[in-house]
Amino acid sequence: MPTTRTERGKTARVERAKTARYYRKREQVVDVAVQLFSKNGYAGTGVADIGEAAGLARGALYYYIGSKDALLAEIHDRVLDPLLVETSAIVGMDISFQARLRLLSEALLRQIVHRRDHVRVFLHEYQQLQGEHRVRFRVKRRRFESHILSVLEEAHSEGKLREPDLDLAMLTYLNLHNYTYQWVSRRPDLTVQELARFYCGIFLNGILTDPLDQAVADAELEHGRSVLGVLLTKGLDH
Amino acid sequence: MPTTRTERGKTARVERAKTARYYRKREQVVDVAVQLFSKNGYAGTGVADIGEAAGLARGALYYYIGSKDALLAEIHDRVLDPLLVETSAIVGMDISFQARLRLLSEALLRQIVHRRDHVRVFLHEYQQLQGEHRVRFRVKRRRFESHILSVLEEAHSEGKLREPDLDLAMLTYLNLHNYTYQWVSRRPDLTVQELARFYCGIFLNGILTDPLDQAVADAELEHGRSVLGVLLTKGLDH
Amino acid sequence: MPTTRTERGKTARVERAKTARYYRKREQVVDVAVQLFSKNGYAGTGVADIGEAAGLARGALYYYIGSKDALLAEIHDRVLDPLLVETSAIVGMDISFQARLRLLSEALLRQIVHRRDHVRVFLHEYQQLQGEHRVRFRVKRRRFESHILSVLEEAHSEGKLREPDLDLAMLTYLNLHNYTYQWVSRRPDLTVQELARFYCGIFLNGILTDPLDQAVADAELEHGRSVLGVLLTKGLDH
Amino acid sequence: MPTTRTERGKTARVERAKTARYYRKREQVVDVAVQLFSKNGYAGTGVADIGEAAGLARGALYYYIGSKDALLAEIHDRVLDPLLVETSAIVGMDISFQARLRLLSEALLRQIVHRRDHVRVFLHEYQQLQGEHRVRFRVKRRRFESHILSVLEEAHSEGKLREPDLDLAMLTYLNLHNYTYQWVSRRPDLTVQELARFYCGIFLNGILTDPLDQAVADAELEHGRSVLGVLLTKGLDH
DNA sequence: CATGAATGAGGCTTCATTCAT
DNA sequence: TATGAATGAAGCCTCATTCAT
Repeated sequence: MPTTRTERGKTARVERAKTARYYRKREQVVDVAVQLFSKNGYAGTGVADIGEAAGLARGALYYYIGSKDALLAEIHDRVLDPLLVETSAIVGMDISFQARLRLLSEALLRQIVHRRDHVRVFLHEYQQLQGEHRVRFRVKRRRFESHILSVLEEAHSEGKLREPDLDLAMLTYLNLHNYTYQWVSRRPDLTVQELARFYCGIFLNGILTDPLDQAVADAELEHGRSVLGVLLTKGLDH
Repeated sequence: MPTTRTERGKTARVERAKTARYYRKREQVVDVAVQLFSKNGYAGTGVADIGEAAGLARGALYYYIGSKDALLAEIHDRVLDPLLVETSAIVGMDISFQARLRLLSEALLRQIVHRRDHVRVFLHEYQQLQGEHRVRFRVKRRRFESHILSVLEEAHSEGKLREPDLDLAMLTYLNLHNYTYQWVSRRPDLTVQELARFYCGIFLNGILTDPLDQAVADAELEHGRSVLGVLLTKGLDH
Repeated sequence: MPTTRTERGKTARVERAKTARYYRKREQVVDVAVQLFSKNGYAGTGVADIGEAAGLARGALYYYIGSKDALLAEIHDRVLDPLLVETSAIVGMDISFQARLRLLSEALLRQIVHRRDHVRVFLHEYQQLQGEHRVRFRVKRRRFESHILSVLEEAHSEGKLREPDLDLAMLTYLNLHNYTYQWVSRRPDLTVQELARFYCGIFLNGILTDPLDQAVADAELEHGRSVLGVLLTKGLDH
Repeated sequence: MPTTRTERGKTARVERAKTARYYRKREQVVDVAVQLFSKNGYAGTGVADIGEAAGLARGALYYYIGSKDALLAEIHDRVLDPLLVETSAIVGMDISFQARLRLLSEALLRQIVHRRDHVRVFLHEYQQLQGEHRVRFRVKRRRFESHILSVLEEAHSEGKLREPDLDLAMLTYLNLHNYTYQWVSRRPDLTVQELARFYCGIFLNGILTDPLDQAVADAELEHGRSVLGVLLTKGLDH
């Protein structure tokens, strides 16, 4: 039993280590919740619905989730945390800014395409987050945007950009990608890489002074992807 | 309350002629509801909240709104109806497809920029619509999209498009515009016309075979705008 | 409709004046709650129980009570407010301290004997009060105790007290009276005035340097009671 | 788990011999429960809280306590059993009734002062006891009160009492002592013996026909205390 | 002995809606 | 037109207790 003896001889409770089994089940519950929140909205989904869908009685459900609030926060983490890990790795890479924007595009679209439900919840239910959580995620969101902005700033300082309003450029980049969650299920034929290529083509052609050479861009990308793969793998076993 | 017994034994309310005052107040109530739905979500907003914000007691509120459901439907109408009137006028105009896309862009952004709250509700709470309403608005949405698509198809048939996937092009056009609701309040300096010019510049440069000449486009636009103005005014007094 | 027009022309909701009927029913609900809290304890009584006993559905109940918490606070007010009004009138009266202690005794016992349930709740459930309320009532409790203390201090300054520990004397005075709630229902034959006479006889004989002359005390009391009656009646129509 | 089938088909747990270690731990758990019940009330304290404070998981906790009910009963026993042992020894002693009342006072105050939490639970949560237990403790309470009453009756039969209502006298004696639990933590300077002397002084002066001589009372008390000490020690090894 | 996982009833509260006045 | 009062289902969450391991 994980307790510690204090000097007064009393036993005090310590955070009991949760088993792997606990965490596995917890993940499953969150998976279920994501689907329901995505479909019916956060406020429109009852905790009872989640329990039923997860095959858990009300009480047991709370053993895993703590609160409905916490569930929503967890879903936000699931979207932002991997995204921030990846994007902060990308912005530091020693490749052309075009390639970095393309890698960012792929990272972002991976979330949007492969975790549609998470992203929908993330984009729709942000306002339902309360107090602390709200602040926490505002910060993370800003951090993500600043990553994109930093790449655009570099391009701007090299005189490669036609558009001087970098913030608007960044927001347009977001437009192009983020809204994809609204219709992507209607187009299961499109892959992340195809979309990234298409969006970046449009975006770069739109804001660069010189026209983009897709062939060059594609070639450089291959290299970038493998470097990034190494970076992220190393990061995982720190 | 004036009711009448139908032959099936159900009671149906006699449609009493509503005064102009009734409709004015009703509009005010919907205005209030839009704000609250936008801020707290549909499910997250109580009918009591609406009543309080509108200065109406529960009973009186229901006299105006009928039901919470109806309120949501009305908000959808407020977004889609003027948009469809305008876009169907635009697609029939005898000007270049570039100009038509630009006019569509302005029409769309007018809703997004000037009726942010409506658009947010429209984009987020669609799934909360029940049965009949859901179907009705799905149809309207599709109609709107088909207007854009028809313009792109014309461009394609003229051999002006680099991208053969017209559906993807249309969706990308939507991406570019629709997501704007998420951040536009942070950029009150941007006007509808500026945004339309910027988005269309990027979009057309991205999908056209020949580069876009903005000067020409801008010139033609002026003409288009005035023609459209006439069309819509005539439409109003049908 | 009680609304006010702001200078911007919007209507803002004002605290709607509650009807007398509302307040009457509210009192009844509190009456019911007091009985249940007294019998089963605050935590041991469900809001559903109160509703049932009051003949109100769950929803309607909340229309009257606001929250279970507020109910408990109201009960505390019902005990302390009249007590403080009366005791602060008494301590300022121009009669012997013996007579004032006797009048205080009667005031206190009136609550204990005639509002047994209130007093039991007041004495047992104080700790269940949360935050603000807790503080508010701690202050009121102290104020009440200070009234008694002030009378004892006057007696002490006149050299009439054998016991120098005035705080202990005051607490003993409380002992003598307050615990009565625990058994008074077993002795319905005892009146407030009898009990006050008995308790004050014991208390004063116990702490005075000179023995108490009950005959004198009783005579003076008659006068005190009528003066107090006048004071309190005047206070009511302020 | 070792169970055995009774002839009626029910399963009954085989009483396994409990080790000393078991009883030690059980005592600790009850200690913890008393504190929590005293602070938050019986209904306001969760079994989980007790487990946490005791450093035991839910399952293990139940191994020791059986049920929350049983815990409350045990606490009542802890107050009443030693009190009854002592008071029944006292009432049988061959000393003046004044001395016996003084010894009873000390016995009672020992519980109140040194086991404040127990006493608070005892006085507040009596009504939460269910069925059997409720009856059992009502009997014990009555027995305790009858001990006091028997001493007063003796005094009365000797013509020493001014007050003929013996029940009221007994209840007043209880008032004086029992309410002490409410404020004693604010006065840690007061000892049991001081309080007993003070209370008995007041009480006896209040109900005796002849004034009490404290010097005599104190002298006799010394003797009484030592005799009682012997009695109780013998009682323990019966 | 001890645990973590599970249960289902019940906890307090808010909800959309109705209706007599 | 407008209101206050009422309803009952549903909201989120905690509870005492059990039991396989």
